[in-house]
Amino acid sequence: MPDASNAGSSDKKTLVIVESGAKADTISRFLDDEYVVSACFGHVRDLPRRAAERPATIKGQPWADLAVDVDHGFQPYYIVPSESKKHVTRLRKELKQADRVLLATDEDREGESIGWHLVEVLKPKVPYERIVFHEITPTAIDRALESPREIDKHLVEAQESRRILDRLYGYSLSPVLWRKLGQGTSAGRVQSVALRFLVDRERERMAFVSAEYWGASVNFEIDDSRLSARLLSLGGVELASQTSDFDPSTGQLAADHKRWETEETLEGLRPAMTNAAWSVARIAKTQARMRPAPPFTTSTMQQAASNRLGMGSARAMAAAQRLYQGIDLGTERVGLITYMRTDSVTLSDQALGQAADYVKSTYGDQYHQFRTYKTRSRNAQEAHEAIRPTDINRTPASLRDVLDGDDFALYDLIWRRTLACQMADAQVERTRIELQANLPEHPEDDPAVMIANGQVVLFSGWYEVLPPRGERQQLLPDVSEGDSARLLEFEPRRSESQPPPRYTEASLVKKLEEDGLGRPSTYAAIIKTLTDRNYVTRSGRTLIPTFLGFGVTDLLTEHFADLVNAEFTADMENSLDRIARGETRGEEHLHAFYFGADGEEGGLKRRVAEKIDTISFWALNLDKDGLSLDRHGDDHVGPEDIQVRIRGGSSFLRRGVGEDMRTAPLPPDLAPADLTLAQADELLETTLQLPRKLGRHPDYDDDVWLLNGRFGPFVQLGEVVGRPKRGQPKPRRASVPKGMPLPDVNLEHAIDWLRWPKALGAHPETGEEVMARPGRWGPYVQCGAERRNLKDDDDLETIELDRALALLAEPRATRRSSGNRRTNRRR
DNA sequence: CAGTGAGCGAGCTTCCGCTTGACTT
Repeated sequence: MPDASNAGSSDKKTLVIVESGAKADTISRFLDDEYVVSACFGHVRDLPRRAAERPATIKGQPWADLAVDVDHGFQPYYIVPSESKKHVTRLRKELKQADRVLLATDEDREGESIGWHLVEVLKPKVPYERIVFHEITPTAIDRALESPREIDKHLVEAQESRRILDRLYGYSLSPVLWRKLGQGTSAGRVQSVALRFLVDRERERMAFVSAEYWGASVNFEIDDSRLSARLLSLGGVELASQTSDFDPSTGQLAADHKRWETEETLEGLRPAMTNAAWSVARIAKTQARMRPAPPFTTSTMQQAASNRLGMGSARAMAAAQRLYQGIDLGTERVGLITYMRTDSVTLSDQALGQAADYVKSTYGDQYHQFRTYKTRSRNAQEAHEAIRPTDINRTPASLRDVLDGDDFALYDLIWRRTLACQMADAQVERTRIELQANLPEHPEDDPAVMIANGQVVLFSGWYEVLPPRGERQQLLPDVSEGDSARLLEFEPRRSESQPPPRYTEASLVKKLEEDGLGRPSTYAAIIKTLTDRNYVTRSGRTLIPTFLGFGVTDLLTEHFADLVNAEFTADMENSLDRIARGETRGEEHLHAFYFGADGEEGGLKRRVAEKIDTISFWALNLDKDGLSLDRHGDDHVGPEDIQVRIRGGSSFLRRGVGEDMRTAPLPPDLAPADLTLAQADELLETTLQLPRKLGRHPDYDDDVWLLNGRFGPFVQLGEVVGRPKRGQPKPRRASVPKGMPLPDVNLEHAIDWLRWPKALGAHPETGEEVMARPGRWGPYVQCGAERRNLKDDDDLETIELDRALALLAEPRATRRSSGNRRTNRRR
């Protein structure tokens, strides 16, 4: 360990700054008391997110919302976010006690940048240097301390370019969506591509034409043994038996060398099958070696946690975080796993050695296989190790009493996966038995072949710790070629070709990683963004894009196609690599993106400025081919055309034009793939069948009607009288809540909605009725022309006349006090 | 085939990628 005492005269120390708190704890255990190890907890500076965070100096600038001076070298205006302030304060204090600083942030683009930001914020007067470790082991730390270096300015510049580009992208395109689709919508380099994956897949499913096909499962008796098999071929031609045998767009047979059977033809063969003389025609045995999967990265851990444990990405990451932060073991806190946000499949030498010892002593030498893995994912930065137990000897069983639920299950999985990847291949023998017979009454189908598959494990290898899941393979009886067999059962089985499956959280994360989108720290956050924005709903584990999700994707791909794909990120990464090598300047890259290559067309700024006003209207057309972007506008809408329109984030159906136009709200839980023309017809017809009498109101001696109006369906007390005459009191009315299916609306609902306005009693002076009711800006009370909002403590359900009079006696809200209300509402 | 009253205007939403807070009796 280097001697730090000669760096200064006094008892001052070396301040080592790392990114994570748990890492700081671990490292400080490995260092003597000349070092103080402290955490900055990620980035300490960033571009301001919201207006309230922007520095006063940039307010009023045309680029203030970007917080990037696009006209002067794309200079960013950073702030210390409020969450980071306490960390900065603490680090400043610790810096005063130090005569040297070591920036030990992660060895990747973001880590380099965090180190640089720390220098910018802390402005240390004492010498500082940059060090990196690849693993958190005493030897790795010693090695790191021996080779400090300077901050890599080019790498920092690459990170800044990435950060600024994402800001320009997101904060330029999102406002386009606000204008066209609704407030609070968003676009981003990563989220918009992730959403597009989901929408593209949903369209494939919508275009998919399913095919029904039939096969047969059979049971044989051979000597005294039973054997399950299936019908493979008739007359030397194999039966179509899987989705890929059919054309997904027509539902017709695509594999023309196969036969497409129906229930009738197979039923017709039953007597011949039963009577035929079956015998074992062929036995084929093959041996295979099964290799264990590499150790976990964030992505593969999330996939396995979903597939094996049914945990969503966020839940798995929360459990992993707890395991990483560890448990109290008497005197000290000890982390149970290595860092959980990683793209590396590397294991430290120490871990490899531990695993080898454990496997050899527990299972025997022949079960051990030393293996190292290379990462194959794009853009991997490999600043950490793979995810593994910090001590392989800490078995799941030994932690059963200290870990619960998710934490235990995930630790168990990580432990097994780590061991398995250092164990020998499993060896299996696969057996395929073919039985054959002639069908005398069916010469054209002569002969028929049945097939049975089986598998036995010859050597378990890594299966010992991580048995594979899934298909159970039957144990085949010991038979020989030529043995005769008796067919006991013949059962035709129906199947359907399946559309490509919807993405799950796990499969989306896999796809994102394969395409180089997002980082280990963001996979779970990407999914959260998509659901928070109502672009996606969940059904069990599957992710289903909403109509709004379709709208966002179609609008972006129509007008910004070059930005909404994985290649954009791949190209960006290439540019960032050039910047990191010092071959290009970041400013050049940003300028080309934002202003265009030669100040010509193609710059983002100009494109957004053109689009934001010219896209004047927006809808999806629904026809027999599904949902597609409307490119023509209202003039081209015919009387039978059906559209899905999106306004203010919610979606509704519209058919026809002018007087005959009909609208119907779309239920929020209706998936776009389930919206067929027939379904749309039904929804529109349901509203067309209005008005509908719901029944008698018990308190008013009048009928309650369900009607459809310009703003959607509503209920009304009293006969449908058309437009009320002047001076005539208006009937009681109330909107049907958004998303409520109209067939479900009944009298009880209507009575509940029609409770308002409620009469509280007569005003003591004027004698006018005082009313309470919910309104657009919250509940309020009314007497004559005077109206007042209810206060936070008031409750519409229980408010009484005295309180209402007190509110009405207060002065009207002035401009100033309404300003106060606005600030109140923000909280 | 409808509605539920102001303001007299301004300001707001939004990106990706690092990290996890925690001022109580």
